[in-house]
Amino acid sequence: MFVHLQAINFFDKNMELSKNYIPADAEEKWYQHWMKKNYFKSEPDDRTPFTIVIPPPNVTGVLHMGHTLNETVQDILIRKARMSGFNACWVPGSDHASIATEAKVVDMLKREKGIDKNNLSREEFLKYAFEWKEKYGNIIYSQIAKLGCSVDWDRTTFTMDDHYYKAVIKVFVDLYKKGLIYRGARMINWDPAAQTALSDEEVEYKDVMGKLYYVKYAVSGRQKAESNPEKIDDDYIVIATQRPETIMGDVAVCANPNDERYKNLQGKKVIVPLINKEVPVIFDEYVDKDFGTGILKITPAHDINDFNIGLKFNLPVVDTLNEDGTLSEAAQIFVGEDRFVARKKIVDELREKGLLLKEEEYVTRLGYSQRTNVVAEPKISTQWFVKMKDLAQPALKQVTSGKIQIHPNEKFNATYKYWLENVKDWCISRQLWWGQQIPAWYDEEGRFVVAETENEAKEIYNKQYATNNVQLKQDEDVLDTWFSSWLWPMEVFYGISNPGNKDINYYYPTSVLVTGQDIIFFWVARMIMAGMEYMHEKPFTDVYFTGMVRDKMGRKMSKSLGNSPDLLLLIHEYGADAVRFGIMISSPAGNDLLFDESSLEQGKFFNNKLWNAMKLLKMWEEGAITRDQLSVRSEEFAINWFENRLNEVRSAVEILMSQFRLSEALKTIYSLIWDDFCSWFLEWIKPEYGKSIDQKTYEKAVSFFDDLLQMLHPFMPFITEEIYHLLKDRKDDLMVKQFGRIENANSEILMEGNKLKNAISAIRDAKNKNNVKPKEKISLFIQTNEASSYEPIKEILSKQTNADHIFFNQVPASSSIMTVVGNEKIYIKSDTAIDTAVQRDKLEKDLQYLKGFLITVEKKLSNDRFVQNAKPEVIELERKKKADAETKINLIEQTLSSL
RNA sequence: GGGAGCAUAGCUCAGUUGGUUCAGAGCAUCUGCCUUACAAGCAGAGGGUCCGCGGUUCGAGCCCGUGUGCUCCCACCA
Repeated sequence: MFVHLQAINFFDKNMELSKNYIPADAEEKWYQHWMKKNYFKSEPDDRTPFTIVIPPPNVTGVLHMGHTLNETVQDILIRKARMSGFNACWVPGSDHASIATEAKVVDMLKREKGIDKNNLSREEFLKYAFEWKEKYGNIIYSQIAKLGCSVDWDRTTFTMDDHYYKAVIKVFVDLYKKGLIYRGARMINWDPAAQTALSDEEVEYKDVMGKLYYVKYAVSGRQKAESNPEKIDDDYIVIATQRPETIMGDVAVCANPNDERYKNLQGKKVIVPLINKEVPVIFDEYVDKDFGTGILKITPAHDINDFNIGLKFNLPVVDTLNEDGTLSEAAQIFVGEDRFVARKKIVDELREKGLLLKEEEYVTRLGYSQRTNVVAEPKISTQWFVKMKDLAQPALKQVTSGKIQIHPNEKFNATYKYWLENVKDWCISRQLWWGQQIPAWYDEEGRFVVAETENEAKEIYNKQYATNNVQLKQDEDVLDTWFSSWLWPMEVFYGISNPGNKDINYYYPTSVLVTGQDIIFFWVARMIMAGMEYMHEKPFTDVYFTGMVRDKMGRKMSKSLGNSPDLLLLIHEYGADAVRFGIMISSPAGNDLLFDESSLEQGKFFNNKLWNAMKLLKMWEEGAITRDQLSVRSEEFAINWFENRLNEVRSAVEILMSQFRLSEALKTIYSLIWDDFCSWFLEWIKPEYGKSIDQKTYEKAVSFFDDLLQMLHPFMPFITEEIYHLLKDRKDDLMVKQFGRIENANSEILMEGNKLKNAISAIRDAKNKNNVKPKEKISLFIQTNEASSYEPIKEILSKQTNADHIFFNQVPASSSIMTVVGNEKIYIKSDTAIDTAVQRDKLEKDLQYLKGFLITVEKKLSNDRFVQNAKPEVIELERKKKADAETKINLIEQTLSSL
């Protein structure tokens, strides 16, 4: 056994340990080892499952810092669960991301191969797309592995895998049969670059500087005024528009019926400029009298409001744009010109003809396609839709009833609720090739049937229309990516394609979904809907929203700004553990995270700290002896204290983890290791130079270190596993070591530890302030009623303060420094001359503070209402504070007078 | 236009049932140390009107109102 372990050489006794930790070797070694041991694998068994499905990254490129944060959080949760007795299953995968990927592939083909998509057949194009997917999918997977993610690779799922494809089609057909999917003409947002419909959620609105053009429309049948062309008179009306290129699609102009200025236009017609088309003047309350000129042109084909008014007044629709954003035949002029070019030319022509009254700078909101970043065009088109209202109801209930918990806080509940209550039908057809092709078959007359396969379609068609041998043609369009991703938590376990199988029954509902808050509508809400529809059960119990990763100036990370670091480079420079540490330590759940490489450096330093603690223990191991000497007493104290401190922190971390407060948990562990373990505990048990450590103490220290490594492991898996094995020869691995029971911490011993720490700090501080070098030997004169309580700790005290003598209740003969610890006075005697002025200064400052403090406490205690209303323990605490302050004041005053 | 959130040290942020030994952490700054695990380190220190104003309370960083300044989400104003 362990053949492969020999090759990787855990710890060679003769091997010199390097000065610093070198991550690269350890990371590669351990990831391979864990894989070989099948630790990442999960199969249903008797244990309780803990399941996470990865939000599948788009195969458009490589992972960015947002993914890094997400995957790290998931790995922490999954490793913690695995070490806590759960059957942990983390399913990896990727998303075909139809529009985004197709755009990338089209672009790549043009740039690298000079191929135009239009010259390819559907099959040829898909071949290229799958090649692309293979390449980038694998890059993504290798990044996930480099980061240390313990995903079950055997379950890797792609949203276009065969079974997944079938599941999507099956759901489409099912929803169609239920009447929840329909085909209809609607005003949708059109992406002229990708030449496809967009769902409302795929449109991003941005404020941009635009222009408002004031265009004159002649009133039909009136005399043209010769005089002032800028005057709004009976001959013209003036209409403000941002999009003069759409005037050819005008079918009416509209004013508010209460607007006195336009009352005389009742029943009149106006002439659309340039094309001289006569259109009626209509009246509707919708028009705002105070905006622009108070009169609006109606262009039903290119504006959602106009479309609605058009419906109301039964106006025709004149679509003047082609699908690629150029002007269509219907525009009559500038046919074939791009919409923005046409705009410029039309403005020029209007200006030439004196029909442009003025241009105004104007801030407006324009909708941009999230995928191609071009201005989306409102357009009438026939698309497929999902009726959302009925699906939304159960999904809404899951969250409002608390069955699904959103973390970090409730602030997303309101947004979620609002969206679901006002949900609009979902446009799911996309005019693309990369995706699941819509399973609808048409005959030549446009009649269609919906079925999972072509044969089935024919059968249904023949039955329905009582014919035979009719050529049917499948819908060219594919489905929105989210129409496949919304099945993710089910279909990764084949829950749709093979319902009721062992895996879906065991793993569903999953435990936690970790994702960005920006896709709460796209994805989170819809997964809940799909889960309720097809499993009658929520897809996950907890949702953990991570914030957005920004650069340290608070800017969004983007390629154009060049502020998005390369994950593999970061791992190369700092190590995966340090990257994980850096991104977690500064990331309270849900808050945006300002990414700064200095936190990665902190992680790297932490690696080194752990490494050196291990080296120290290895050094001790060599010469550890069994002995029964004086010092054992203080070592017992140190061990007792740290054991309790460990238990205290372990239960605190347990609570933090259960509340998903991961960065706080990490901070707590960090401080426990660095401060309590390294700075205090190891120093306390450190043998004098040249001496050996007690065997039992050594073993205890190692077992504490084991516990610390285990606590830290979910956050920093590689170095903890590495050190775990370097510390001792082991048969087991830390990754799968199960957490033990947490004992209660004894608060008394913790307080004694604090007292010792305070005494050491106070003495060091006093030495420092009085220019006594740390190395210089001192004598301590402790004034106390409980000299015996110093027995277990006095050795530590003298070691840590460099005191070679400790006297109790004696007063030093010569001048010395005085400091107060708790209620006790300590004199520090050294050979360095004491500057009494410095002493006096410090004491007087303390005295002043204490007196002020005493006054506030006394005031409170003499307040009847406080004594009557406050809780007894609060009052008791105040009394104690008062007594303590008085004792201290007394001590200081005595000393001051003796100086 | 509608809704939500944030404002605490120079910077990034903790502070979850309101109790002045809770005003904290990490960076950064300053002082002293190359002390045999660690200079990627050790020992210390300084630094804040808890955004302004008002209220509730014996007591407010915390609760309520309001003003200011940021941020995000939703929405069809030409």
